[in-house]
Amino acid sequence: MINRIVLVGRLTRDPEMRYTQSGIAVTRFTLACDRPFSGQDGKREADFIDCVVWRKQAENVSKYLSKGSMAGVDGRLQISSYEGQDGQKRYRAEVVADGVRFLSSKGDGRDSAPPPRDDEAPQAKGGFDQQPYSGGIDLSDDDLPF
Amino acid sequence: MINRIVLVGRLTRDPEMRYTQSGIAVTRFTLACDRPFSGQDGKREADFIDCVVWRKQAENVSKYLSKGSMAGVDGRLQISSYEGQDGQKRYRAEVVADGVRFLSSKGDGRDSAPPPRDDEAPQAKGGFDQQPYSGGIDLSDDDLPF
Amino acid sequence: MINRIVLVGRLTRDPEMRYTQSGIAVTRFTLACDRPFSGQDGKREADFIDCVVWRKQAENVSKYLSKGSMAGVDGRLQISSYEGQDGQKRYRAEVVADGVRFLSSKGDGRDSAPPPRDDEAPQAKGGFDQQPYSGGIDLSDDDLPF
Amino acid sequence: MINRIVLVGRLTRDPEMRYTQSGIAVTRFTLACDRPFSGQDGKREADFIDCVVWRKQAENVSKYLSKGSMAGVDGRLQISSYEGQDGQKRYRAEVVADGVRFLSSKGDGRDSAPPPRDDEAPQAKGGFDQQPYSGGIDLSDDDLPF
DNA sequence: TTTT
DNA sequence: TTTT
Repeated sequence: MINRIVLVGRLTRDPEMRYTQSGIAVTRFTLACDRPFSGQDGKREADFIDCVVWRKQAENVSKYLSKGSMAGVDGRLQISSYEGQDGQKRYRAEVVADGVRFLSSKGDGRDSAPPPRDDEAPQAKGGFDQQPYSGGIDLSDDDLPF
Repeated sequence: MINRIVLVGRLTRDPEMRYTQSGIAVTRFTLACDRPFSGQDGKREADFIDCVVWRKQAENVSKYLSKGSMAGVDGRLQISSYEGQDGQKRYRAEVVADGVRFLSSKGDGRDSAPPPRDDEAPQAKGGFDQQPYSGGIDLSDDDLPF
Repeated sequence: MINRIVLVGRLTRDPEMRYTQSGIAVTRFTLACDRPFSGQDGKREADFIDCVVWRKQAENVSKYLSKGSMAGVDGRLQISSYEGQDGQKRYRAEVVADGVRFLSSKGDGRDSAPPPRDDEAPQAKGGFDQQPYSGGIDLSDDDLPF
Repeated sequence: MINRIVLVGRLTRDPEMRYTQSGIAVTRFTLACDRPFSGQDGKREADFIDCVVWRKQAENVSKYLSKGSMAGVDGRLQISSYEGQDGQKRYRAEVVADGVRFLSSKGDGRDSAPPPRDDEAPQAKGGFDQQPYSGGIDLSDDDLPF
């Protein structure tokens, strides 16, 4: 009934975009969110959290984020079930993003990509802020409700 | 750039709905969220947090919630400035709700109001779940983006 | 780096408590969180989200919550890997609760359990508020850091 | 009863640290969080949200963040009342941080400060993750419960 | 394996 | 009183 999650982490690899049969863009990526206190004794533990975005945001994520990019995600946790290759029912956890925020670049420099043009940016209820000049860029969906 | 708040508390008084000149419903209410550890020594401290909802949700909140109702709110914190009666600039904090969830009733019984009819419920991106049979009811906006 | 999740839902079954070898209480339970818009056309979909709490809270959850209870959880999403029975590496998603809040009862009446005695309740950093008189009860950890 | 807020924004000025009479460090700062869709038509609106951190984190914020730094805050919204200079009761909204995360620097370069040494970093329940190699640094409280 |  |  309430299901809200906010993550900030780095992409473990380049995002993967595809289109549904009806032509809707979907992008998946994984965020590495280091756990508390990892690192203090040499070990670096992280949670690798699968995320999915739809539509305009999917395209923006695909265009502007890549392996190592830091991103903020605001969404809900979805648990899907599927049939394993051995016929067993299994579960998959995935964060369905309402908003994705481009927060920074890989260690070696700021992401070179320019911010997306958002002139027409509509009301992405529940999505993130858009702020072309904020050093980060917004990747909110900007044409379709979801 | 990320601004997300989730509250669960009780309405301190009946919600107040009005319409903007352009006919959009706006409802304001205050949630009492008890602070940590209040109560342990007799004192009960709470934060009284002003909330605002728009459109369809505004109407539902007004219809189904009242003083003492328990509600969940998912939204963003907005700080507005205004001119005080003494000419001073002052600030007002308000949670702009993307979703409001009807969680329970006043102590004396469950809220008697029936759940809203949500047949037509659209995609309330970022809003809360709708589930007429869940014991709680959803008050998501269901006709206008915001 | 930021990993915060807030859930409100109902327990799908009674919570299960056990003790670690070092004597620490751990309780696991699953929360059913209905998805958006389920129900409008007859289908009622939910996410079944596994949660875990430690120590004092584990004991309180075990004592005061049961199948059907409504609860609020504030925590972080943890992805653990384990070896499947077929030697395959698999992942398990679990919300590690910082705070658990007892929000309501099953439909037939309010949970009959009395609120936990919290006289000694300490500072549960990051946990939820405690407010014995608020209609809900708090199940915050109250003796050990975690 | 549940009161959780997550923010990412930039410091509007250098943080201000002081000590209470009992010697506890407190640091206050304001985060500028741009509102949704500001910028699309030239206007850039933001919410200026006051935050407060205590103890070890207060010291770290004071040491490693400055005007323009990007930071993530995880905490609760607190509304305090005070007597205005005109005898009127007024309210002040403030986010009490459980965790503060150093996310980036001002535009001209990455914040030059080295990450805090966190060898001894304890379990900051409800605080943020620590990850020395993630490009950001953690400013979690690391010696006192709060 | 799922709650109302 | 506000940041990029």
